[in-house]
Amino acid sequence: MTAETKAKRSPQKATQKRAEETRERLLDAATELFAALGFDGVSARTIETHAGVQRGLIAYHFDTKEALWREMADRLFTDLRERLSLTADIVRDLSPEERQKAFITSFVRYSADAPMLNRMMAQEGKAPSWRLDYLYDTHLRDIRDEVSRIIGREIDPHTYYVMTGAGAFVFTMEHVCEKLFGVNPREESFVDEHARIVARLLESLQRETDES
Amino acid sequence: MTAETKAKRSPQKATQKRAEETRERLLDAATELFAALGFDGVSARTIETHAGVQRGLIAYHFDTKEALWREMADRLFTDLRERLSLTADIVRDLSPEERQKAFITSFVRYSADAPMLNRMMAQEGKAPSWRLDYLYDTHLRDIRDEVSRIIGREIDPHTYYVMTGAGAFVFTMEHVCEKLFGVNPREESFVDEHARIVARLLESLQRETDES
DNA sequence: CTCGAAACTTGTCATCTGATAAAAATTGAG
DNA sequence: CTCAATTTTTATCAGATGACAAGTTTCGAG
Repeated sequence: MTAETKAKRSPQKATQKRAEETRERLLDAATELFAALGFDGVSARTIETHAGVQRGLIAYHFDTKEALWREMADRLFTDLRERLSLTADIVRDLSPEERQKAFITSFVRYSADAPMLNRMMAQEGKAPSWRLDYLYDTHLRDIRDEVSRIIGREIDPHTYYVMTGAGAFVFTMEHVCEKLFGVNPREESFVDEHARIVARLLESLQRETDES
Repeated sequence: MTAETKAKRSPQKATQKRAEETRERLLDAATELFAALGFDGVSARTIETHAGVQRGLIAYHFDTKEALWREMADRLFTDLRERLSLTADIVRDLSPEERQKAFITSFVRYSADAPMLNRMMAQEGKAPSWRLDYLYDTHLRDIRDEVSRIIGREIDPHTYYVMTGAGAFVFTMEHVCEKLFGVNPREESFVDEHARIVARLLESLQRETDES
């Protein structure tokens, strides 16, 4: 019986409260560490230590390190989707131009609030692996289509990567930015300014595309 | 006696030809693997196998895995600096606007030709480590200042990360881009288009900054 | 309070990893 | 060709790692 099955079986017993706490701690630690160091860059024991729980609890709650990674990825993308659907609501009645602008701003803010997803993607996107396959099959395709739906047109790779690169890379590189420029990019004023800049940029990109 | 010292002592003997070949193969493999998987994500044995050399040769030629990493990083930044100084020559007599445009174009092309440096930075920039310290002390500071010199003004973090993000991230994410959009971003036509777009974007960013 | 299931704890193992050492092979200067 | 330095090959070791398999403790339904 897998851990997944165990977790979903709520009848029959339900001591689960310590357990839920432990799972959350492990997922939080896994998010942080996998995003920063990659799947092979961090050991299960390190994750358990970082989470402040006993050795062996990953095996109990998730069966394997791989399954823990998958749940961690799912949680990150669930958060993103929630944010996306919120944004979609806000944005629905705006003009296409205003819609794109609001969408970009929302994306930049999200990237600053929750840099882990972008870090994890920067980690996994660099080489083929079972993780990249999983991400593509389970989340990335859907996200791409959802984004296209929200901005009201099929998104092209240039726009997609200009947006994610220009909008999120600085937060992925938080530590380098602090060293190089003495600024923490996740401070509110920096985020605001950055969102403004990137929204403006993509506005001009869009204008140019429309003309040609 | 360190491997470094050995390598530099050219008098006295000089069998070095097999040896130079072996060093190159190891550095090439290390570049590829460290960039994609991170320092802890790849073992010395894997690097040796990938390089097609015998186990133990990293120890002989570089002493430690750490020293191999440092030489690999040095080589990447040496290449970048060469490219930068070439660009600086080409760009010297242009107007500030033209200079920035040519510089960006050159940067995008470089990022497509040699994605390893950006991948390595995306890897190491996500968490503090002795590697990030080394990169900062040995290369990053100098590069930042060199870039400022070339474009003729102190570069600010927004511009720096919009440029590196928008210009290079798509090549760092080559494999994801292929899966998501069915396009290899390093194909010439894609690179040209991308360079054009990013140069245009930063032009408009610059114009706006000048106005305010 | 009781008791069985859920949750945690601890022990063990095969494999991998980085480093060191020493033996063997190759090389090129004389 | 000779021979000693360089380079390669192989053996070994202590520690880490992921998985599994006991144990022990905690919990709450009845």
